[in-house]
Amino acid sequence: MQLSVDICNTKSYLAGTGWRRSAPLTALLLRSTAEREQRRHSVSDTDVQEITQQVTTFEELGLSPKVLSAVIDAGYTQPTPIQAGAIPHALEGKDVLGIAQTGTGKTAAFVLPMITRLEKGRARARMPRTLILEPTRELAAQVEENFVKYGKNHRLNISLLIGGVSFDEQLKKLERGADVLIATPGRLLDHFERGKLLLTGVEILVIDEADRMLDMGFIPDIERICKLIPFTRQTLFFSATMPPEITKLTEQFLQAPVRIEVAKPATTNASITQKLVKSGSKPWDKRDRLRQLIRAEGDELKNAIIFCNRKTEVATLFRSLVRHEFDAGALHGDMDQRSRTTMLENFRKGKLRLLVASDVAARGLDIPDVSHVFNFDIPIHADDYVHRIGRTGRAGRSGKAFTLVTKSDKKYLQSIEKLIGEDVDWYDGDLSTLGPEDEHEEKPSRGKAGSKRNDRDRKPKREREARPPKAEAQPEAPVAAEATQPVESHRSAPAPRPAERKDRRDNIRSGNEDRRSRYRDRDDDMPAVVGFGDDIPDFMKIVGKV
DNA sequence: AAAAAAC
Repeated sequence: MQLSVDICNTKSYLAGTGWRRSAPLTALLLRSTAEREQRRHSVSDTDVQEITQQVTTFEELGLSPKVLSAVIDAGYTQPTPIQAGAIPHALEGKDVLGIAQTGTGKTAAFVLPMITRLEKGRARARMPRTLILEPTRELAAQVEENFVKYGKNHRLNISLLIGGVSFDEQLKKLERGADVLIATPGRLLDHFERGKLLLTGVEILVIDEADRMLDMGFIPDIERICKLIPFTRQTLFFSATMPPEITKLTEQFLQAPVRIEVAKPATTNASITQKLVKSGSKPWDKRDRLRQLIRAEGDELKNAIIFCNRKTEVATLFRSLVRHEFDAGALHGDMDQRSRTTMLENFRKGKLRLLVASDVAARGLDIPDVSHVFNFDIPIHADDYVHRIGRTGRAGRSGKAFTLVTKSDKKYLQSIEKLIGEDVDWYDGDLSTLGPEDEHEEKPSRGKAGSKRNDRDRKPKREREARPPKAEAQPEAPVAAEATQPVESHRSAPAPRPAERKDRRDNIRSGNEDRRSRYRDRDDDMPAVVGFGDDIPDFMKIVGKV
């Protein structure tokens, strides 16, 4: 079934061609505080000043020529509603309350005016001039990329303060004086407590994804940080929804903000084909099912994100897929930052076909051109479903989203269908001829042949944890060798014939390799390589490069 | 029935 989903369409605005399609979106612009108060609880269409049709180009927004030229160079001509609404006010120095989903062009809505305003003045050591708070490290890094892209005509000192990486380099950049400081709350406060950071010079504060910060328990940190910054600052505040806690926060820390609300569009151009796929409820049933689906999609599946609900499941599924010779990587919050960065980078570059991920990758991540999304686990919260499948079908492309559904998933499925206002079709393709896994299908109890594999599946988390390969853990594939050995050369190596593949798989299942990996030193745990001989997946050979 | 974030 073809179903339009708001987040996906709006996401397409980030792509060059997408920004022109602003018609379905409506930006609400309520000018005065009084007006806003009056209408807070009942915003109706007649209250709305539509600005979408009025502003048609970036030139009209008041951005500086240098910023404008970077925007044009990036291929954008028309601002999205949130950009058209927020930029003029942000340039005037007003506080902005932006209510918008990720992917509505929200990031550029604060990056562009900030760069314009930063043209005047200069940063002093340890006193950043602007501060942007993000809920996850990957989003923070993504915002940094935006500053690099749109600030290419400027000489901005940009500093990224996130956890999981060393302090030293971050300190150096702070010492040099940061025009732009992008941070996750934990690491920012860490630096502050060490006395390496003064927030008294911050002219512009951006709080992004506020409702997600709320979910993550960041609000006390946010309140603390806000209090450290002089109230003469300008605050740009973004949230997809406005629960009471967030409203309270805005009342506390924003001064006479201009409220800009981007409504969810009812229909979209970009579309995602969604399918539900019945599966047995055991993890191995689901893994079998997933492999069948991936094979059934064949070449149509260019690349895919596979979402699991738990980090342990991400790790297990990742290892399982690699064992079955799929080109897979993993991304979740317990992985070391280096692996996270590398996995995401390789997936973005197309060096990795499958990315098994937790919901750390569900929202906001800008990965154009993902052909498929699989929900290995049905998301417990319906809005996560929308965010997850919104990773595909972007930039005017079509996408496919498959969700594995077990008997116990019914209530979650119901809440999803209620949220999106439509029933999702069941997969009608034939998966019964797609491989040896089928014989395990829907088996209520484990057969003898499968029991060893299942034993492994049930091992406690720590020993099974997927350790995405670290560069230093594979001396046989040093960075230098990678440079002289292009990825294509691996690709062109003769692939094992189907019969060999099956043999190898059975061999792995027999448990010999398992025993080896089980007793290996944990830090040296590179299970994916064990048993592959020379047939190491591409991505493992390139992880040295960051 | 979860994930995310500082050491």
